Amino acid sequence: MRAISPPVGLPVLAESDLVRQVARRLTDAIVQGRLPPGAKVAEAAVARELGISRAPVREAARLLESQGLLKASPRRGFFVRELSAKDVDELYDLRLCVERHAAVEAARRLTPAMREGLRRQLDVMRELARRDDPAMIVEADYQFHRLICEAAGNARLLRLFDGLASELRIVIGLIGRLYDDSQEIARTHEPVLAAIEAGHPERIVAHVDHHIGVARREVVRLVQSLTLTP
Amino acid sequence: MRAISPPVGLPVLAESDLVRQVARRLTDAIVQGRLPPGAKVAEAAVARELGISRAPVREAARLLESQGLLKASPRRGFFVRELSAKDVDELYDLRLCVERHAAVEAARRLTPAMREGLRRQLDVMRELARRDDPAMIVEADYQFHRLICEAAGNARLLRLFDGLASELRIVIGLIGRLYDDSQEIARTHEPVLAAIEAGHPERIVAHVDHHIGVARREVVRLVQSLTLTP
DNA sequence: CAAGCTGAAAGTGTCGACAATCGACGCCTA
DNA sequence: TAGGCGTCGATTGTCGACACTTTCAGCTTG
Repeated sequence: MRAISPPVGLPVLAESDLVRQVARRLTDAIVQGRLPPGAKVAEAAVARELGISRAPVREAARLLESQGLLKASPRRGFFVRELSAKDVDELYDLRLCVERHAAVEAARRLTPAMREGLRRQLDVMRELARRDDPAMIVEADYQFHRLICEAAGNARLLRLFDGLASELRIVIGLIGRLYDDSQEIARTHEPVLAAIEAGHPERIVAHVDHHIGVARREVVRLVQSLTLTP
Repeated sequence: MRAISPPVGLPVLAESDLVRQVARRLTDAIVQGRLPPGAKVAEAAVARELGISRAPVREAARLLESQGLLKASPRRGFFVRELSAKDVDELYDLRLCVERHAAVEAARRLTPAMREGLRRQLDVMRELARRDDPAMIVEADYQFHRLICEAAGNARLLRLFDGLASELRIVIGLIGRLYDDSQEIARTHEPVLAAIEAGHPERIVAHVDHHIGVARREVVRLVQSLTLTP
C-alpha cells in the first residue's frame, strides 16, 4: 500500500503517449465531419501536421480501424469509413439490442442519483430544443442515452454503446440537424425515462423501440438522400 | 481494377501485412492458454521470436488491446488481460443481450440452408459428447452459437459476438473442459434450436436465457476457483 | 481523339537506432 | 535489521530511413 500518494483530485497531467491524443484528434475530426466519409487519412500528412513521426499515427489509425471509424486498405492507406444504408441499419439494430438491455437493467438498479441525472439531462434537452440549437441537441441526445447505459452498471456495455455512437456519428456529423422538429426530440425521450422510473420491462422495451425506431428512420432517410445526391 | 489477379480460390499466401499475422498468433496463444492472464507480452521478445521488428508487434498489440485481450500499461508494456468474476459476469450479460437478439432475428430469417447448418453442428456436438472430447466440444459449442449470430444477418453483431467469445476464451482456455458432463452440453442446445425452428420469440428468449445462464454459472464458478487458488 | 504505356512522385510497410522511463539490485543510514 | 536512496540494466516511446507499391500526369500510338 502506498503511503504518501497524492491525497485527492489528481489532475492526470498529459496523457503519456501520443497514440491516444492522435486517436482523439482523428476521432473528433471524423465525427465533426471535417474528415468526410471516404476521405483518405494519409499517415505522413497527419504526422507532419501534428509535428510527430508516423509510428504513433499508424497505431492510432489501427485503433480507429478496430472501432469501425477507419477502413484499412492494404498498401493504400486508411480511409474514413463510408456507411451504406445497410450499415446504418445494422448499427441501429445493435443499438436497439443494447439499449433495450441497458434500459431494463438501468431500471433494476436505478439509484436516486441516476434518476436525478437523467431528469437533469432531459431538462437540458428541453432547454436546447427551446433555443433550437441542433448541434448541441445531438450531443445532449447522445448524453441521455449514454447515461442510461452507464446506469446499467456494465462497463463493457457502455464501451459498446460508445463505439456504436461513434460510428453513427460519421454520418450524423455530416449534417447539423438530425430532426426536423427540435421540440420533438425532447418529447420522444420523456416516455423512455418515465418507463424506466416506472420499472415495467415491457413498457421500457416498447418505448425504447419506438424512440430508436424514429431515430433510425431519420438517419436511414438521411443516408439515402446523401448517397443518392453526392 | 486488377486484370491478372488469381481467378478463384486464392490461398491467401502470406497476408500482405505482418500485423494481422502477429495479431492472429498472439490471439491463438492467448485463447489456447499458452499466454496466461497477467503474462507480460514484451514487444522485443515477440519480435525476436518471429524474426521481425517491433513496429508490427506494437500495432498488433494495440489491435488486441482494443479487443480486450491485452491491457496496455503505459511505459510498462502489454499484459494479457486478467478477468475478474465481475468481468465474466459483464461478458455474459452482453452475450445474453446479443444472443437473444441474434436468435430471434435468426428465426425470422431462417433459410433451409441455415437450419441445416445448425442441425449438422448439433450432430457434431452430440458426436463429440459421445466421444467425450472436452476441448473440441468447447470449439463446437462456440461454432453453434456463432452460426446463430451469422444467421441473424448482421455483420457487426457477428463481430461483436466474436469479440465477446475471444475475451471469454481467455479464461475458458485455461481449462480443458468447461462442463462436468459432456453429454449435457449437447442437450442444452437442443431446445434452443427447436425454439428457433418453431419461431416463437418468447420461447427463443427463454431457452437462450436458460442455456447461457447455465454456461455463465459454470464459468463464474471456474473463475472464482481459479482466483482463489492461484 | 481515345486508349494504353511510361516514368516519376508520393505513400505505405518495415526496419534499426536513440532517448526517456521503469523495475530491480545493492548500498547506505538510522 | 529494516527502510530509503541511487545506480544499472532492460524495455518502451518515438524517430528517421529505405525498399517496394500504388498513383497519376504526360507521352506515345492506333
